Amino acid sequence: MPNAPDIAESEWSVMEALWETSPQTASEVTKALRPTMNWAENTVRTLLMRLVEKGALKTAENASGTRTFLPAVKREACVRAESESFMQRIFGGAAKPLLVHFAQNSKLTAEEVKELKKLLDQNLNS
Amino acid sequence: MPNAPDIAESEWSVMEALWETSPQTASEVTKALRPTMNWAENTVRTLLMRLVEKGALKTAENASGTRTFLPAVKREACVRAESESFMQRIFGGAAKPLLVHFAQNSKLTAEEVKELKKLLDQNLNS
DNA sequence: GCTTCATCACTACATTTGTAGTTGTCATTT
DNA sequence: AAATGACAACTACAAATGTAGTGATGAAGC
Repeated sequence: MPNAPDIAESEWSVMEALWETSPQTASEVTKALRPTMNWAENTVRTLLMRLVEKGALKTAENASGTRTFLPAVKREACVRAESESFMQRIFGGAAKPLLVHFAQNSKLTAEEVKELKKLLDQNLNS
Repeated sequence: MPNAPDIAESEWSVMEALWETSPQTASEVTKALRPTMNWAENTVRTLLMRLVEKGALKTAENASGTRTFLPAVKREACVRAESESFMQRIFGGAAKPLLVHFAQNSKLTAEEVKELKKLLDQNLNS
């Protein structure tokens, strides 16, 4: 049911803003994104509309009767969907080569390595 | 520096065919892809053209004077570029959360876990 | 030599994405 | 009330993507 819709790159920034704080009005989202993406408010509105059409966002009204936006899908579900499709596209759907790639190509601290090894172990008992 | 161009999803299948065997003519590539993507030959030709324009493929002639295609960029470089952009988009550019995600959401064999742990260790000495 | 194919070079066309502009309405502010 | 400013609803428009079709050309077969 809550199938994760396909979220484009620009749209993703908008979703992030709302996953972090919601509900927000269009102009609040615009302001929240201003530092990173320097978008015109209409650009953000277009993205918001598209995301509503896709079913990624829902709308509501705040106290002053202005429309607000909030996520209709969980971030985790979208992350999983995107990750799945990426893994499919680039690594033929196999997790191992993907993990190998990132394990080799990332700079990690000793701490992180330790933590990841622990997670890998836990992966087996599940 | 052979900067990896941006390769779209359909185009990626074409690249895979040529990374695996090259050079190939347009119709050879079409046949190679037939089982997975059931594309018209012209579709494949269009994709080949676009990839040449993007600098992802080069062309040459075979013995019978027919044009053949071959990769102009290494698969590894493209994988790295795509991975980088994916990590940026979905995980804010951080390798750890990405690895955490895949370490948790993938089913791995004991063998694979062992191998990955080894790679993580090697990651530190570099 | 006419037919048939493979190859090539162009063209086509709907969708999705990125990035807005224009217009109309309401409420607020001089 | 006239101007200002937020918000909404439409509209715009080019580039990228997915997926071909058409028409010319040359070689190969009959």
